[in-house]
Amino acid sequence: MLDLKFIREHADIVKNGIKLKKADDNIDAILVLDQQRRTLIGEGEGLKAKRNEVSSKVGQMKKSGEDAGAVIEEMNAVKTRIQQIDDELKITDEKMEDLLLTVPNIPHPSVPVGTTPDDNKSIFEWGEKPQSDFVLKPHWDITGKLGIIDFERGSKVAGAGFPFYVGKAATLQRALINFFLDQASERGYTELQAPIVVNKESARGTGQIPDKEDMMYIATRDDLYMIPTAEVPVTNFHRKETFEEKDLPVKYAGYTPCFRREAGSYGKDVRGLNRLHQFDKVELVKFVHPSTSYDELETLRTDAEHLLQLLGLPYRVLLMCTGDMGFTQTKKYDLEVWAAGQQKWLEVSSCSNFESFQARRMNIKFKSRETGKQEFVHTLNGSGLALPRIVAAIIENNQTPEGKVIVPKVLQQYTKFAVIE
RNA sequence: GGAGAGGUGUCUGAGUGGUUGAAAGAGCCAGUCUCGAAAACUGGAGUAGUCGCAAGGCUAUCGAGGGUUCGAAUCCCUCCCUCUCCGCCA
Repeated sequence: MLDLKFIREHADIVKNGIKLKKADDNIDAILVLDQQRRTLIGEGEGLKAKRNEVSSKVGQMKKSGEDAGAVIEEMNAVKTRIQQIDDELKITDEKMEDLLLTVPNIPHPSVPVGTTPDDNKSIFEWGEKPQSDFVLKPHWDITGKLGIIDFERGSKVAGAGFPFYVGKAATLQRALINFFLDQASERGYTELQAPIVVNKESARGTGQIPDKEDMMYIATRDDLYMIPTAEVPVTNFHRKETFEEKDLPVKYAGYTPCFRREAGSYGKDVRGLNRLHQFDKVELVKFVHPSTSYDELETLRTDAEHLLQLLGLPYRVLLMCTGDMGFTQTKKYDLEVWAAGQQKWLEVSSCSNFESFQARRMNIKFKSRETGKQEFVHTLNGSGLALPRIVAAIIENNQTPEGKVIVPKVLQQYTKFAVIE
C-alpha cells in the first residue's frame, strides 16, 4: 500500500499512476475520508487530554480526602463522547484501510506506458533457438514415450495439474533445485526453507489477499493459506522488523512447492507442464536500501538470467508495460525461455521491484544512519527459477531424433546421468 | 490433545487501580577527564499518529483484541505465542 501522507500531498502523481495501471481511482474518496479522520482525531485527543488531566486530579483529591463526586460526574459525559468518537474513528479507519488497499503501486518512470502484453518491450535476447532436420516435439509427447511424467495418475490421485514425476524426471527436478540453490548461495543469497502454508496476516502482507485470494488453496479448518510462491513466507520472514542499515541488502533464496488454483485459466496453455496447480520454484527475495533498489533489480535479473545461460536455454527479457505489470510492482522484468517443441516462449521468472509497497504493509524498516529515523526498506523478488517450464524447455530443446533427452552439462554432476532415455 | 507457568523498553528485571512512558542495572550515543583509551562522572536516547513554519504540545503504545472504571502495565473476557510435565507421533 502507499503512504497516506504521500497520497495526501501528491494526489496528482498517484492518480496518474492509477490510470497507467488501469486500476480504480478512489483517491478523492480517500482524501475526503482523510479529512474526516483527522477531524475526529483532533476532537478525540483533546478530550482524552482533558480526561487524563482530570483523572489525575481525582487521584490527588481522593488521596487528600476530598469529595471528587462532582468531577467524576462531569467526566462521565466526556467518557461517553470519547467512546462515540473512537467508534466513529474505528469505522473510518476501516473504510480507509479498504480504500488504501485498492490503490496500486505507481510505475517507475522507466517503465513503458501501455495497456496490453503487446506493449511489453523485449529488451534482450540470448542464445540460439535449436535448429534441426527432424520435427521437434512438444515435451508431453516425449515424456509420454519415456514414461517419466505421469499426468493420468496425478489426476487420479489429486486432480488435473498435479502430475507425478517418475524416475529420471524426478531426479532432474531435484537436480535443478540443488543447482539453483547452489548458484544462489554463491551469489550471496542465504538459503531459507520456509513453511508452505501461511496465516492470514502473512497472505495480506505480500498482497495475495485481498487482491488475489481466489488464486489460493485455503485450509479453512485451520485458517491457513497454501503459498502460491515462496515470496509470501520469505518476505514475511522479516515482517514487523527493523534492520540495521549496515546489514542491507539482505538476500534469501527459498525453494518451495507452489500452489495455484489458476481459476479462470482453464484451457489456456494448460498442456503438459505449462500450467500446473502445484509446481516447484526457487524464489529470490531481497530487502534493500531504497537508494539502491533499481540497481538491485538489475542484479536480481542478472542472477536469474545467469541460470538460463548456464543451462544453455535461449531466452528473452521483457520489460513489462504499465498496464500489464500487476498491482504491487513499480517495475518488472519477465524472463521467457524458448520451448522449441511448442515454438513458444514460456515465462520462467518474473523479477520485480515493489519499492516500499510491501514493506509498508508488513512494517519492515531500517534505521537510517543519516537521519536517525526509521524508514521502510524496499523489497524485490524474482524466480530463480520456476521448475516445470524449465524442465519442459530442457526436454524440448535437448531432444534427439530418437526421442531421448540430453541433460545440460551443468546438471550432470547433480543427476549422475547424461541422457534420459 | 490434557495439566501448569509465563509474555513489561536493546537486554536483564521491578512494578497488583491514581505524576508509570514505565524503577534499577547492563548495553548504546554525546560530553567531561586523558597524549589516547579504559575507568569514573554528566547528559541523551523507543515507536506511531496528530496539531504546529518551528520550538514544541497532545494522543496512543507494557503479546493482540475487547470489557470494567473518573482513571488500567496492574481487575475481567477472548485469542496468539513461549516454557515445563503428561499423552500421541514423523
